[in-house]
Amino acid sequence: MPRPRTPLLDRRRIGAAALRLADDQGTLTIPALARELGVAPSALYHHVSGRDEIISLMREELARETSPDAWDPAQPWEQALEDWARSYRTAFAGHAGAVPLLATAPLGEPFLYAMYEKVAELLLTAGFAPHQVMPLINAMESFILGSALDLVAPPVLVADVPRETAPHLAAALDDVPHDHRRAELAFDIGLRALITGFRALLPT
Amino acid sequence: MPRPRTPLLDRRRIGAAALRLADDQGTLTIPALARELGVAPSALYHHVSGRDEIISLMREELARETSPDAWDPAQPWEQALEDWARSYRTAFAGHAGAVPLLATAPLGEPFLYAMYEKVAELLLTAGFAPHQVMPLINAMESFILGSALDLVAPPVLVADVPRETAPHLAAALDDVPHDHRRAELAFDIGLRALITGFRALLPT
DNA sequence: GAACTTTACCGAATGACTTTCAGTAAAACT
DNA sequence: AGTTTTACTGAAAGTCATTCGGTAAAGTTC
Repeated sequence: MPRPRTPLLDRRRIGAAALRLADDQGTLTIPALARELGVAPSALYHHVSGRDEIISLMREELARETSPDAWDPAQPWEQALEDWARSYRTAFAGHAGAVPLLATAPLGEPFLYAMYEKVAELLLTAGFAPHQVMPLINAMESFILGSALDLVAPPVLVADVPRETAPHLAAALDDVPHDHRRAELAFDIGLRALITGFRALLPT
Repeated sequence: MPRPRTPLLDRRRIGAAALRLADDQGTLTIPALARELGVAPSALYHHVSGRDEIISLMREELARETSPDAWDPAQPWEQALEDWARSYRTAFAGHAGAVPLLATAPLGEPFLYAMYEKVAELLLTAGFAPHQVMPLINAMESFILGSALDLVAPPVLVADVPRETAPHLAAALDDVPHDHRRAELAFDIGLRALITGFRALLPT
């Protein structure tokens, strides 16, 4: 009830616990988070301004999992870009339950700048024009984030597709996986297409 | 207080009002929605099962705005696909305030099937293999949804970027718009890259 | 057209949630 | 040793989603 001998909370622990909780519960509530941390709900407000900031901390925690050395800018730019995108999406995939919460959460500026800087250098070195770089990064990020959301999208139930009124869709659903590989396949094909399309923008 | 002479509510009106409300308030609460509709909050529960279903109705309302004739499958497939993607994203852009709410909302199956069927036919006719079609559609959708979210992402503040530690990022931020055209540019470049990449998958 | 059922609303009540604020006692500083 | 700061608790306020019993009109049946 008094001040504890050693602090029970800090922003880092709050973010990590919140991410863990949201990942397997699918939701985040302050009482549940406080319980997880062995603390009264009100204690959290001495470390964060509110629920939204907690979600940003979760996003930061996730960003930390996209480890900086998951990709190497020294490789050919296509490979480096692909590795970056994959490590980014893999981080989301590792916390699928929390994705809906994280999708719209702003990432703290230091994290954002560090990531952007590294990718910007990669693309500039590859030969893209400066004015193309941010659009390219943003397009990539949009695809990655959208793919993360796709990860938790309700699957199309093949059995429910009326073959008469939707023959082409029915055909397209044959020979296609309906488990987690569905989203992987879509990510793979989209990622490769994006990079192919980017390459076409390069001066020859 | 008794039954009204003519019904005040139906699912269609609820969805439309909710979309309008969420768009300019940024949030959706049952009391606010009920007020907007001139009705007591509890009245809504005779038409929908709860808040989640209301959000799905909003998504349906949005889908209706992606008018079926916004794109013509008779065009070259690249153009048709681009038109579809643009009309899809334009619908989101028209309700930017509601995007965070809609991003994870499932679309009713009839709507979904109708859209998928049309795009599937387009891609099959273009010559893509049946097993490629759903991954291609999913990749496209992920990019479109991600781009819609990008629409409401907090902009990178150029002034805050430390030129010393992030020189490449700083360079990439020059000569690039920071208003709504930022997201448009990213969408444009990504969309064209995706389609270019898709074309490369076609048998020659 | 009268009796019955169904429909579409209201109002009140419940329980959960976020957030604030006034203690409290240990820790950290002077 | 005394003062200030820190990190928590507990209670309370205000909002929200949802449920339920009540009510009178609309619709249905004979």
